[in-house]
Amino acid sequence: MNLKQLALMLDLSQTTVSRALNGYPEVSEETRRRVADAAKRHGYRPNPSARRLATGKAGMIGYVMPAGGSVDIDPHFVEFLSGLGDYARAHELDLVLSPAEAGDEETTYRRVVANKQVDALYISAPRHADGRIVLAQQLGIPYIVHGRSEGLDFEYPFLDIDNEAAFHSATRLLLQLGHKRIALINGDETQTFAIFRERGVQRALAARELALPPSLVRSVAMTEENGYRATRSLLEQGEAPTAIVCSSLIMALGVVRAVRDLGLTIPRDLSLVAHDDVFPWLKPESFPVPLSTTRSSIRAAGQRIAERLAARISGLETGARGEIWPVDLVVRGSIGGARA
Amino acid sequence: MNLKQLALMLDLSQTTVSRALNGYPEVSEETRRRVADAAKRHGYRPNPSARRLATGKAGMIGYVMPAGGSVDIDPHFVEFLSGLGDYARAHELDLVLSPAEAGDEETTYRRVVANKQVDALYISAPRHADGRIVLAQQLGIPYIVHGRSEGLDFEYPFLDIDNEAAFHSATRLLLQLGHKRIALINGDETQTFAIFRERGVQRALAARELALPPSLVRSVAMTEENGYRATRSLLEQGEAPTAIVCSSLIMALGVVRAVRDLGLTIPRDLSLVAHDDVFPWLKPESFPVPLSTTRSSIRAAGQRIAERLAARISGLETGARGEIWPVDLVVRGSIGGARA
DNA sequence: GAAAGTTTCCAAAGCGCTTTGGCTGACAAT
DNA sequence: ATTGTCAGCCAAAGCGCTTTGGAAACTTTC
Repeated sequence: MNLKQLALMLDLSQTTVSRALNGYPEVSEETRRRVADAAKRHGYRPNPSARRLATGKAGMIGYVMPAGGSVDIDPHFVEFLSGLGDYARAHELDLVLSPAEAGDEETTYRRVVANKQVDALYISAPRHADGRIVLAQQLGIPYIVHGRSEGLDFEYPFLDIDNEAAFHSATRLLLQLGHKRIALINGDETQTFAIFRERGVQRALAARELALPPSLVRSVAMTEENGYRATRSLLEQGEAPTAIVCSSLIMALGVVRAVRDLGLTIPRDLSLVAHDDVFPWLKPESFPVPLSTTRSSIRAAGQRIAERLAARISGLETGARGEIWPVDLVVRGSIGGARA
Repeated sequence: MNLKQLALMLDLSQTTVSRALNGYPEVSEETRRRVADAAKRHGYRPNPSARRLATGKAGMIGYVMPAGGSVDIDPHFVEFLSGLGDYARAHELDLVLSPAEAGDEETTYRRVVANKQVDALYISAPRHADGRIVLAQQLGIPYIVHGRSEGLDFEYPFLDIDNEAAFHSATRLLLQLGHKRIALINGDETQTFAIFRERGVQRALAARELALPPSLVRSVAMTEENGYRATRSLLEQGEAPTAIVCSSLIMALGVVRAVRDLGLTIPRDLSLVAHDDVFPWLKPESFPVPLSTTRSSIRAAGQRIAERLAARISGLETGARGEIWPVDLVVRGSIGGARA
């Protein structure tokens, strides 16, 4: 069932039917109703390829996904997807994933935009002065950055959590408990979120005139193994920290294992706070000692981003609006007073 | 730059240019070369919307993704995506995710197919007599099932790992070590893979004339917390098992925690084997006691599925070919002889 | 009651590609 | 010299939608 048939059946022109269906004003209310009825009754659905060819709109949002032998997709991505799906489901919005050689995403970005395959782009895990943002801006396609990038000479739309404040408050809490040597096990330091987190820790320390020496910072890919190694190396050095702030629950698993291997106890010998992105399959409450966390649901962010992307596509949202979400600090048993 | 302009510039008809580019025979070699050159030089790329409208081919593969407030996307999906990306990247194949109300995927399947949005479908996590497979079959769109479904009265193309053999050999190994009460912590029992795994355990036990009583089986969503609970309830009952076979590394985390909470030790008091889907961020070697596993990379499966899907789209693969991958049994420290 | 607006609808021209159904000219066969 | 064949090319018709540029019919205005 296509437009032509439907028009014929209603004894109207394609023009009128199309307009009636798309809410244009030059159609009488009665005709509009007739058309809408018939469309529903016959299950008419405009062919998206044809519509796309005619309008240039795709009805999809795009994500250029880094891929290649050595590239692992972030497990957080699934949570983002769940959130995006929650929103998109109700709005018949699809997401197209275009795999690109990691490092050369540009080609794929250009292809996707030139081909009008998508109406808007989702950009995640931005780095400093991220070229993808510059590109999207310059290609003039709607987009939203999940996270932030610094060093760009223009404003851009984004949604981020307040990583700096989160890690600041976690660190401050540890300081209040008397800790002085606080270590940070961070994610990949080329990622902006990691920079912000380190900054948060530093600021809290600075307020007490303390510093964050490089010997107390580790920046690594967020795996259990890396959490373990980082912790071993931190605790086995001369001036071992009495508290650790950790960028992910997955790494925190490794931290806990290392602490145990060293015959130490949380929170007696070491206090631990980790950032929790809210996975359904791993909860801070289910750590041997319930984990204190800075918490922010990636899934919720996914919902919101889908919503904003949809708004940008339909022109309801414009300009460089940035949204920064506060992060909860949830105190559980994994922190305690520093030992004298 | 579109076909028309390119044709004009070459002083050829659109027909010839189109044919030259698409490898049709009725074009002289020389013309073909001229056309190919010019296309490359001017960076001509056929507009996919137009092509799709004309051919009905989309150049994309689809995945109808269950979504909704209470639905969590499987963390394994990321690994699958990484694999798919590895292949698709080199072939300019995109993946479109269409979120659907969990439980009513049918509407979305129909929409996606009717709209010719995708050329092939990926179907994952099949259940018994899965309706999605029936639907895809009946809609006549190429597809591949990741896993297997029983109770269907037709053959279908799939890729699965040999879950039954994997769990059979794991169980047999435990039996050889002298274990008699072996428990199974399984995934959601409506999933076919879970059924196969249970069957594998049962078969191994049956060979020794042992049974798998319901009291030694748990079927739960694969979270750490559920692994913990299942283990507690298994070990705290009268006839506690001396070995556990577990369907996922994530649940195994919970198993380990529960064992420790009960003051027991692996492998002295309990032997443990888990299935490892090969996550980059959680490895069986990094368990307190290195975990014995049945191992099969979901990522590799993703690559292969992308490849087969591409083959099916281009007509190189047809029919109901099923592929069953063997699973490695990797022995590490988490198993030991049963206590007398 | 004619002029000027309004409302409601339509025919037809794209959007950029593929594909059908020729046409042309060169060469071989008769 | 005539016919047949075939390689190589083309014009034009879709694919199913949106949108431009009218054109009737119907109101309102003076």
